[in-house]
Amino acid sequence: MDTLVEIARTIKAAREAKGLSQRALAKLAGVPQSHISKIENAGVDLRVSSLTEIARALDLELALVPRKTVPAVKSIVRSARPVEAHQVGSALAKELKKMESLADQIAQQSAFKEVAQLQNRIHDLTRFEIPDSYFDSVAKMNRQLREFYKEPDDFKRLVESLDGVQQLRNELAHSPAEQLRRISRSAYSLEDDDG
Amino acid sequence: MDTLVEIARTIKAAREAKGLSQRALAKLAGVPQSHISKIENAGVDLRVSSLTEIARALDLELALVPRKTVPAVKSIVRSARPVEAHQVGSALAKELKKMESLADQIAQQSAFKEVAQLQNRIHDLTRFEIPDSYFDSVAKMNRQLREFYKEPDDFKRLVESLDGVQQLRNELAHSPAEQLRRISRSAYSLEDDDG
DNA sequence: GCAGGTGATATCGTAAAATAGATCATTTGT
DNA sequence: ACAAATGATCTATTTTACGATATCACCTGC
Repeated sequence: MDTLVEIARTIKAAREAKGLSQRALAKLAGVPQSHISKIENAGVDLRVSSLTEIARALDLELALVPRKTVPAVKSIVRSARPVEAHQVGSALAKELKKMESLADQIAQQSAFKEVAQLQNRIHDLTRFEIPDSYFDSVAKMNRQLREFYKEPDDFKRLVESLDGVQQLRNELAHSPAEQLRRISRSAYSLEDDDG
Repeated sequence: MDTLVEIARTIKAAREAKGLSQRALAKLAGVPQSHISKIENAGVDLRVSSLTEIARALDLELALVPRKTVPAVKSIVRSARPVEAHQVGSALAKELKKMESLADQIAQQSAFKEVAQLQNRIHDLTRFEIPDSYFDSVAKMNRQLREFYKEPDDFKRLVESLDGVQQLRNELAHSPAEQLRRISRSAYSLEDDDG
């Protein structure tokens, strides 16, 4: 995997984990927001000075480590992660994960903007600790999406699924922070943790 | 300490540890030799793609690690070092270290090119495992240098010391590799190990 | 509807890195 | 004494990040 792409992902993940907007980070790092955007989309071969400044603003350090030590280093970084994404194996997490891959699959065939929105929203949800009480809600949306997948003409299913996800996301975003706890994402460039 | 300076040192140390010339590394990394030279000296603000290619050629990986984990990562990298510079505390190592600082001290006052050469040669020696049998030889050269330090007019002392160091260096460089073993230097950018 | 915040993009000008090439002094091996 | 290799330095040209600024579509709260 290309290093620049990894760096882009790491920066974006770290920024979101800190709850910073691109503009906020840009101000901290002393660069224009447009630059941050370009970097996160891996559109720029940035200079080391820029990278270090941005990294510093995100409490990251640039390091050159011997290839042999990469696994050990990776282990260290992983163990430093505050909380693993909502109890990795929880039923709700699995349901969300299935829904995410389903949306990705649909996106390869269908080019509706609603599908892209759905992908983004689902991805947003993976960054929250969602109370188990929402399981039925998520399962229902997933069911709707699966039906749309089998009946691509039934557009209503897609919209319903999207609406449900958006509503859930909004509810979570406005709940008291103590209940939700944003999930701190890993911030290490050698491997991405989406797999 | 500035990140770019650390990177420059790390690259140079890693390159020398691998016994590569600037031209050889340049060819491996796909960049001109003049560029390597500038990077190692001037501390050019190079682009990430350049850095990663050079690093790759040196079996290094670029990583963004959380600031909190830096000490642990540093520890990992240190422990991965094949052999600590000839038994850190050996009498010969200490003697060599003293000689090195003495030469540095002299260099601040005297601008003779012989002094600079002496510094370089001594620094080269720190990268070899020197058999203990050479202790007397090193001690003698150190003595000569110390006398020159007290009598800066006694130029002969300096030359003798320089000649001795050069001769020792040549002897070591031509000994069978099994006996000597070049010392693999640390390659970690967060801290330099000269201190 | 409207205001405010988000991230993605575009344009323009400048500064600096990257490339290719050559030269040079020094050092080492034959 | 001579040839080869080293690292530093110079010139000229091309490329590109970077900064400043603005715009855009999108979403959310009022």
